[in-house]
Amino acid sequence: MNEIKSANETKGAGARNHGNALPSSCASCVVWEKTEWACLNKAADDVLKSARRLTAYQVGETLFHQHDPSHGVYCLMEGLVILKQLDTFGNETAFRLLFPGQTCGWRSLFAGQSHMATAVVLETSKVCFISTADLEIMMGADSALSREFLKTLATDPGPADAILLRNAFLPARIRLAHLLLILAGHCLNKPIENEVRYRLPVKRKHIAALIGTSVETVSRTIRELEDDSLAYFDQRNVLIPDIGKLQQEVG
Amino acid sequence: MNEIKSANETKGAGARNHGNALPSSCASCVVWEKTEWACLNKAADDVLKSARRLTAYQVGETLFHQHDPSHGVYCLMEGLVILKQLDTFGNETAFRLLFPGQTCGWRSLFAGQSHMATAVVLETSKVCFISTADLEIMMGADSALSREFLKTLATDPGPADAILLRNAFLPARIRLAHLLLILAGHCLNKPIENEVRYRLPVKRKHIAALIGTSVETVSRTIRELEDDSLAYFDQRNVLIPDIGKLQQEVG
DNA sequence: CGTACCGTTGAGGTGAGTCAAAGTAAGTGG
DNA sequence: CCACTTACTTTGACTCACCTCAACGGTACG
Repeated sequence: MNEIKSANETKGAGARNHGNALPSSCASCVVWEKTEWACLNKAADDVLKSARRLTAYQVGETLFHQHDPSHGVYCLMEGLVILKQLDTFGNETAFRLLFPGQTCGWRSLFAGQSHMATAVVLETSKVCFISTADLEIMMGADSALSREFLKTLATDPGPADAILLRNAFLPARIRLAHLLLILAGHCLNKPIENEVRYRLPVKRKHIAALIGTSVETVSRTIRELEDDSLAYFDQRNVLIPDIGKLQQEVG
Repeated sequence: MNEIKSANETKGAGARNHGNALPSSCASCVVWEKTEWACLNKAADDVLKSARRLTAYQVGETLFHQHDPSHGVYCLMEGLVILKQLDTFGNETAFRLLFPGQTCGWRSLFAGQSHMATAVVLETSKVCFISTADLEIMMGADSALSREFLKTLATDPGPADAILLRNAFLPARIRLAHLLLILAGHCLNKPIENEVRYRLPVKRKHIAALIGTSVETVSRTIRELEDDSLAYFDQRNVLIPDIGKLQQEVG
C-alpha cells in the first residue's frame, strides 16, 4: 500500500489507489494550479481525491491506444507523454506533448468515441486516472468543471499549433523554429530572456513526428539553423542566442 | 420589420431581431435537430428565441475576422461558410466548411481569446448570432448545453480531418480523395450508395486551401483521379462511380 | 566488446510549388 | 445579342524542398 503501482501490474483503467508520493489531497498536488480541477470547491475535491488512481509508467508504455474505447481522463503529475497517430500507410504523426499538470484523453470521452490517438510515455511518469463516471459526478456537482474543460478543449494547443507545425506550405525550417519556441516555453521555469538554454525533452524522431517531416530533415535543418546562428545544438541541449531572431523567423 | 437585415446594414454583433423567414421559435427551425440547442428545454428555448439575431449575408462577406475579439457564436441556418486562416507569409489555409445547422465562433469564445480564423460566406447565407451573454445565461440555466458544446468541441471535424487533409506525409491525391468523401457525406441527403453524384459546394481554390495544396495541383490531381476512373468532374459536378474504390484509396 | 539505438551525412529521385500563358465561364454595359 | 472585362480553371515548363535508401560515427547498456 505504500508504493505507486507500476503500469505493468495494473495496465488499463483498473488501477487501484496508492498512498506513497500521492499528496493527501489533489489540491496539494504540485501541479494542482495548472489543472482543470483547480476550479473545484472543497466538497468536489474530496470526490476527486477518492476518484483518482495513480499509476507509474515507464518509458515506452502507453496510457491508451488509438481506437481503444475511452474510460476516463489522464492527468499527468510528473514526466512526459506524447500523443501520436498512425495512419493506414504507417506514417506516424505526433500532434501534442503532454507536460505535468495537463490532462489528456478528454476528446474521445466528450465525443463519445474511441481514442483518436495513442499516448506514449517518453519519460518515467506518474499519471492520475479519473474515470468517466467520477468525472460525470464532479461535473454534475459543479458546473465550473464543465466550463473549465470547455476552455481546455477550446485552447487545445494541438489543433492550434498544428496550423504552424504541420502546415505543408511552410518549410521545415520554420516549423522547427516554431517548435523550439513552444518547447522553450514549456521547458523553462523562469521567464524567457533574450538568450535561452534548455534541454530538449524529446528525441529527433519525435521532433520529426511533431513537425511532420523525416528525421534526416530534422538533422539537416538543425545544421541550417546553426549555420545561421539562430540556435545551437549539443545532443539534446539547445542554446538560442537571440530568441527575438528566432521569433522573427516564424513571423 | 418584415425582412431579414442584410449584413451590410448591420455588420457585427449589433444586429437587431427580424420577423420574416425567421421561424417563430428556434425549435421549429429547419436545422434545429442538428444544432447544440436541440438539447434545451422549453424555458431555455424561449430565451434562445429572444436572444437570436438573424442576419443575411452575401457571398464574400465575413462573419468575423481573424484576430477580432469574440462576441458570441454563429449558427448557420442556410448557406455555406468557410473558416480559413492566414499566416504571416500570406498563405491561406482553410480548415473547415460550415454547413447548415452547424455553429462556429465557439472556440475563441470558450478560450477567451480573439478569433483564430476568418469566417467567409461562400453562398448566400442566413446566420443567427447568439451573444456571449445570452449563451452564458442559457448554459447557466441548463447544464446540458455545456455538455453539448463540450461534444461539439470534442468532435470538431476541423482538427480531426486535419490529420488526413493536411498531413504533409500524404500525397495530394489521397487528401483530395478524402475531401471528396467528406463532402459527399454533407452534400447528399440520401444515404450514400455505391455510385455517387453531387455538386461541389466550393471552387477549386477552396479545395486547394482545404487540403493544403495549390490550385494547379488540385487541377492536376483531379485529372489523375479521372484517369484512374475513381471520380469524374464536370465543372462543379462530381461523379464517383464506385465509392468503395475511393475509400480504399484513403485507407 | 558486441548489440542496439540514435544521430548525422551523402546521393538520387520526385511530388508538388511557382511562374507563365492559354482556355473557359460568368458578368457587364452598350 | 455581341464586345468586353473579370474571375476561374487548366496546362506546360522549370525548380526545389524534402523523402527515401544507404552507409557510417556515437553513445548507452548488458
